Amino acid sequence: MTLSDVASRAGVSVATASKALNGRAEVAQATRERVLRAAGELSFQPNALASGLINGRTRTVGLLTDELGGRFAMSILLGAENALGNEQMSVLLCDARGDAIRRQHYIRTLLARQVDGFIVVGDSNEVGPSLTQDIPVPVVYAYAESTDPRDLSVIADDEGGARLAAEHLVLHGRRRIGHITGPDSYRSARDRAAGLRTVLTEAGLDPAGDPLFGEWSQRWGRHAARLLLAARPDVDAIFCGNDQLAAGVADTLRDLGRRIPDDVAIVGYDNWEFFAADCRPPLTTVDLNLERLGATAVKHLYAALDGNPGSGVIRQPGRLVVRESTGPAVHR
Amino acid sequence: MTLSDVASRAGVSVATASKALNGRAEVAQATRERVLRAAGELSFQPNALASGLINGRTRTVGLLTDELGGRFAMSILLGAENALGNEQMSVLLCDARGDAIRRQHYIRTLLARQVDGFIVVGDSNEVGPSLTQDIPVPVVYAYAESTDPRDLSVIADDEGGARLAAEHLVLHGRRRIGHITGPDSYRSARDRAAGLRTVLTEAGLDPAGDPLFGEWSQRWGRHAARLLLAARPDVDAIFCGNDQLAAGVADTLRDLGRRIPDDVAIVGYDNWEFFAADCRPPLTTVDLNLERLGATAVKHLYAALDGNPGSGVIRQPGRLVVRESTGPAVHR
DNA sequence: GTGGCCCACGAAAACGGTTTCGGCAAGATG
DNA sequence: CATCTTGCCGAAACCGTTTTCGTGGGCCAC
Repeated sequence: MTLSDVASRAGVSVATASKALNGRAEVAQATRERVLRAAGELSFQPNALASGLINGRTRTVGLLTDELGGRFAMSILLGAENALGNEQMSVLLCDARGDAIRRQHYIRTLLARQVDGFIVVGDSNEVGPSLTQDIPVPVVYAYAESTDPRDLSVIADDEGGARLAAEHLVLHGRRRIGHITGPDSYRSARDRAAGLRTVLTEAGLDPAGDPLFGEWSQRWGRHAARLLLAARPDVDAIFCGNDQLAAGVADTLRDLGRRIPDDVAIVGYDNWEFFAADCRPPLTTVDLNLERLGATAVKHLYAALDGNPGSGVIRQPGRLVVRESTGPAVHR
Repeated sequence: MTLSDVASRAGVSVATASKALNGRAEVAQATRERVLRAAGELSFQPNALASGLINGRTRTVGLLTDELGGRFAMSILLGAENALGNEQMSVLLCDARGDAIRRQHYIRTLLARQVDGFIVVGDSNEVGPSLTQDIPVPVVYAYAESTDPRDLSVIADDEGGARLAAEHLVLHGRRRIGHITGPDSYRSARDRAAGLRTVLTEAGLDPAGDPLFGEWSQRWGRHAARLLLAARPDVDAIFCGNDQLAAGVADTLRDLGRRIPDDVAIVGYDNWEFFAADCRPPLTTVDLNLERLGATAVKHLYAALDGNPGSGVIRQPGRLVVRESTGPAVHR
């Protein structure tokens, strides 16, 4: 199916056929239609190869991730794929599995395939080394922050999300708020703890004990809840670093006969439906808005492709999802 | 960075440079090295355009999914991406979101990008319409079965997996085995129930009541467990259609004072670590081996690319993961 | 020493496409 | 009627690459 086939079938020269198919101006409407019809009849694949790609864009972006299996990359990928699809772009997916050699290999591969740009997807807002110097096309970091401030990183606003959660608790009259979360080696854990602290300070409240850092598991949630209740039996709300922890905390509270939310309110984080919506009771939690984060990253990649590269860190706000674990809504 | 640049830097003709870079035979070793070095120094992108793609393969496959957000597509994608990466192939990802129009659009897009083949990833072993007639390149269905028996589908062996689980329970001396599972509109639910029934029949046992079909949620697991215990208080094992259900069942059993596994053993399905490993007690469950399923699909796609297309249905066996919910291991 | 052979290489053609540019016809203008 | 403009089209040049095919030279056998 070559262009000349189309041209001869349409009774024009290859040059005219080329122009017609590429939507250039200097071709009569009737002629264009003839060519398009001929192309359709021969099911000619108009673009795709050779110089079509040489000068222009390939309309393809490379998406580089380290932990596709993780829970977060997926949502970002989904949002990015959607945003790209809307602009008729495609995404070449590569999972480096956290291996630097694999990553370099994939960067080379994607460059060889002439991608127009890169989206580097992290899995925890963590700060990681900039890859930009190896890549001659625009790069945007999503859910990961590049060490190089000249790069553009789009991350989730963990501190802001934690503030949403904390303000919600304070607004509902909770005064002795504990915090159970993951390892303090995680930036997310630290940022969320910081957000909570800020709100408590502003409200003139003391936290119910120091944040309990541990691991991101239901098991630790269950255990930490016992510790917290033993140390501070008067606690009336627990803000959890994620929904798994919250589910574990809820388990323990039930075991100890505390009512949720009457005695103790719980707020989770991540809005991981399987845990949050199916918990007893369903969890109030903070949605990271990861799909939107992916879309935001794509939007900025477009800007960079159009010659307007950004830089710095963009914090994508989260969204409080209110369910039963903090009681009925309060009217301000 | 044109090939002639590389050629002149290496002191050879473009023809020789082309041959050297493409690994053709009729070029001396020393010359080849010179060319490769020159290409490296100029960071020349060897292939990517024009005839490089025209005659040969693009080394790209399209991966079409309907529910990337679901829990299963991810693992398959991961396995496929890995298998493809090992062969220096790349994957163009498209999520049709269950919309037929989007799917057709993506098929056209991917064909325009000259993909060498397609992998169509489903999300539940379900039988779906064949897309092969629209696609002039090889197609393999993964975790989905095409209606056209001439197509090649790789699916998870739900019946076999259920047999593994049931045999495990029988081997541990359980005699009154109930079954709680998802909607019977799901093939997975039906197949797993059938696998259980087969084993019980072979062992000469009667099932503890009919399978309780409901929904794939922890909530239904909790509710159905109450129903089952009310109807058959003597039940000594419950096989659950997935791990969420199993977690819910475990909740209820604990609430009702039944010990796990002493009084009642539980087996889940899916080996969804977050639920299975973190359950109280950790769940014995069946791993779908989805990553391997993805890799298997890729393997068969390669065969098809090499001119050996397969057909029919390949059932990828699952794997029993034994944890505490069925008690300590038994020596045969 | 001479003939034959094979191997490595390069000139040139092919490939499938785009872009430039000149020319032709039709309509506008004088 | 002559001239000018304008809009379409196609011949030809071009692009970066692969492929064909001819050639020169080294090597070995005789």
